[in-house]
Amino acid sequence: MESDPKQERRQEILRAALRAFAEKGYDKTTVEDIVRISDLSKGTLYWYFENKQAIFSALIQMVFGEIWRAFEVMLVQTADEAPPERVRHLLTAFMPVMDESINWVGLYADFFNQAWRNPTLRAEFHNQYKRYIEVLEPVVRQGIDEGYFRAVDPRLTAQMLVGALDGYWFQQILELGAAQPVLAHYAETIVRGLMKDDAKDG
Amino acid sequence: MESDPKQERRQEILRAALRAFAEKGYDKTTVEDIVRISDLSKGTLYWYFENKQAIFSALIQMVFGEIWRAFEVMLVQTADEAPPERVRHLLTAFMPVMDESINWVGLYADFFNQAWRNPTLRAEFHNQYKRYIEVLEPVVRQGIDEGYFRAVDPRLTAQMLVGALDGYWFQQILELGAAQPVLAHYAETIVRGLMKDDAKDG
Amino acid sequence: MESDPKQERRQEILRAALRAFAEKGYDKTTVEDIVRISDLSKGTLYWYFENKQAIFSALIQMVFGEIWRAFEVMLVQTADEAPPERVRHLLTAFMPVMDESINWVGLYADFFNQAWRNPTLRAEFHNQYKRYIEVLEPVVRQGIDEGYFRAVDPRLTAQMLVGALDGYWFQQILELGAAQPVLAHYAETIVRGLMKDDAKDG
Amino acid sequence: MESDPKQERRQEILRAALRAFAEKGYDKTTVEDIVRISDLSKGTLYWYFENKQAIFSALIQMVFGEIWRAFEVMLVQTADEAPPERVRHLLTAFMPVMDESINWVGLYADFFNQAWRNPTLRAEFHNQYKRYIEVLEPVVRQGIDEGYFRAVDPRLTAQMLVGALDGYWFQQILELGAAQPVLAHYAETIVRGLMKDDAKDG
DNA sequence: GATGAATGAGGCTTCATTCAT
DNA sequence: CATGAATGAAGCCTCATTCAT
Repeated sequence: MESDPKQERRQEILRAALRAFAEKGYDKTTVEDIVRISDLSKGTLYWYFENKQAIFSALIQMVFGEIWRAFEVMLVQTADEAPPERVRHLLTAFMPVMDESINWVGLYADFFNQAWRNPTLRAEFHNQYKRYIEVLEPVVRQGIDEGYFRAVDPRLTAQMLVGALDGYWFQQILELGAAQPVLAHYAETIVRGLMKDDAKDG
Repeated sequence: MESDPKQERRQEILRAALRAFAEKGYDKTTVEDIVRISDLSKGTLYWYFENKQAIFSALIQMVFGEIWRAFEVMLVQTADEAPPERVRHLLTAFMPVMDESINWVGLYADFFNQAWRNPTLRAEFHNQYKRYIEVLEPVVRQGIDEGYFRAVDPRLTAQMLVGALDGYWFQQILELGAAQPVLAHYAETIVRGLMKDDAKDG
Repeated sequence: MESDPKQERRQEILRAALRAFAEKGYDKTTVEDIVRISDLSKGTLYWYFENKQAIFSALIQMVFGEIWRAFEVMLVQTADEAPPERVRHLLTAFMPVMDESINWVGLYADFFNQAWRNPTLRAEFHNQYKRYIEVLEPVVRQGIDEGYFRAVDPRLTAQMLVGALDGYWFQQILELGAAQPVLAHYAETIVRGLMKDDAKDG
Repeated sequence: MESDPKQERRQEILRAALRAFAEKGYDKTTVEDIVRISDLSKGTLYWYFENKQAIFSALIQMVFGEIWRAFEVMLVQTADEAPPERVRHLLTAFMPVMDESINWVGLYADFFNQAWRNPTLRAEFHNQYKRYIEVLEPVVRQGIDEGYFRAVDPRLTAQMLVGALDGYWFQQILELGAAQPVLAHYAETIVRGLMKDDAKDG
């Protein structure tokens, strides 16, 4: 499936676009920039993608997909852990993502910036959030059921857990790498805040 | 002081620019757009501002200032409260800001998007963060000293508290208003997570 | 006549304009530039001059006048000399002009550039040339009549004598000061070329 | 070599620019003017040239080149002549250039006007002058060595010979065609002025 | 007579997109 | 499929001139 030459060309273009967008931002990046990096021609680029925006959208899909896959791996790896431990691990799972993907992490601001004005993109963003929330919600619920967590609203809690991540992400972008201990501290503290008092020692 | 006609004109322009930028974003907003909304002429606009970017920068200052002032009010109002209560209040102080400022909250994504590529703007952003962190840090420290909080790192904790806010802010933007209960839940939970176990009942 | 305050203001403006035009050229000089140098206001400038072009035209008159006056002085001073000597002196009379007026000599290219496309200005330029030619023509004629010069066409010769001067002037501008010995050599050689063979030793 | 389609397009643009610049001058000519005359689009123009200034510079090169080539032809044609005759011929070689090139001769004032403020252009101008001077200098020297000319400074003389040409050229522009007899008279007279007295009859 | 804020036409340049080869 | 020349709408900014105070 990956050896499909059509898909290969698309990947080449996306790789080039990723570099260009990450460096200069969507609006400041010209199609010419992408063409130059990709060593293809303008015509070719328009053969594989409707337009500049379509390239960007495809990139969003790609990046979201990669992050999600990393998260899924962690989901599997932590399947046997008790909910408090597991939540902590899942939250800090984003630390390597923040770190390694420093090349495309800058795109995130652009994604966001477009998304909030574009209904279609916004829906897409929404879906991404939901994925994480819908995975975390049962973990929280399980934590309550098993007596670890207080009787909080599981969905609201999942939203809370995920929502803060973006904040740290942005800190990471702005301070270029300083956000990881903050995230660790957050994971630790927020989980503690969820615990039942008598469960803390258990 | 505000009746200075020069300042008034600047304000007029900024008001128009705010509307334009909030609606379409920095790059998609044209100078012509601002001119149209402001009912002034292009020349006038350039009489008061060096260029398009300068208008945007002035806007950043303005918005940052307004948010900070709202926060300062809350700082004074909560001066007598015990640290846990106070932190909770300070965090949720951003709820009305999120709500009322829905018109310019959209700018925030733009601010951010520019800031992370522009060293000068990034420094400015940094300073903004620091202001909040430097106010929260002593509150956390006081909470520890007075036996409410565990012996956490006060600075790291302040960073954590503030950093998450941006995340909820962005959620607010994307979901247009759903983030307030999440923020409240966060404030409640994170403070709980900071508490010493034996202080919880006190 | 010079103490007329109206004329004084005009002079102030012209002085400022001279500096501005000489430095940046007519088209690249803005009215704002002139205003800044003159320490007056834009409104004032337009009170004394119809428009930017009018300032420039007044400047041409002024500069042409100054050069001509220097030439007239030399005309009087050399009134008693024999024609060959006199022609030599009159030609080299422009050397100090070239040198001292280095500040406005740059305007000359602008003058010319405008003149050749603008019929009114061109006529003005023409008149300037004619003044010099009409003064030199009788000197040449006298030189022939008195047996110094060959029987050349006095008018054509006057044109020749004057015409070359612009060339050296431009060399002066481009090489910033190298043209004076060239001009001296020219004066010497061209007069020699006009002499009757048997008059050379006389 | 000329059929290279890329060069052809450049030539098309240059032809159009030549007409536009010659008519209205550099500053008053708009890119839109050039586009209109060339029947190309603005984008195409910027595909072949960096900017408006680059078109102008290319034009300078072109015109300088054409004049020089005409001069070189004359150099070859007069190779066998005695120095006095040759100098006369070389000087009057510019007469047809003045005449035929009336369409671009007007550019010369613009060239000059730009050159004297722009170091790069000025250097270019300089080089042009030098070419002519360096060719004329040995001719003068030969004239001296062979006993035709007086013992003048050959280099200074070459400068003198060439420098005057610009003056007549400008007269030509201003009076639209009257300068040719003047130039002929100049060539005759200046060469005479260079001759040794006893060589005149030879 | 001054002042300087206000105007808006118009200039240069960029860039997403198309299309003939 | 691939190329890159061609297009032209649209963006930012300048600046000569006017005019209310």
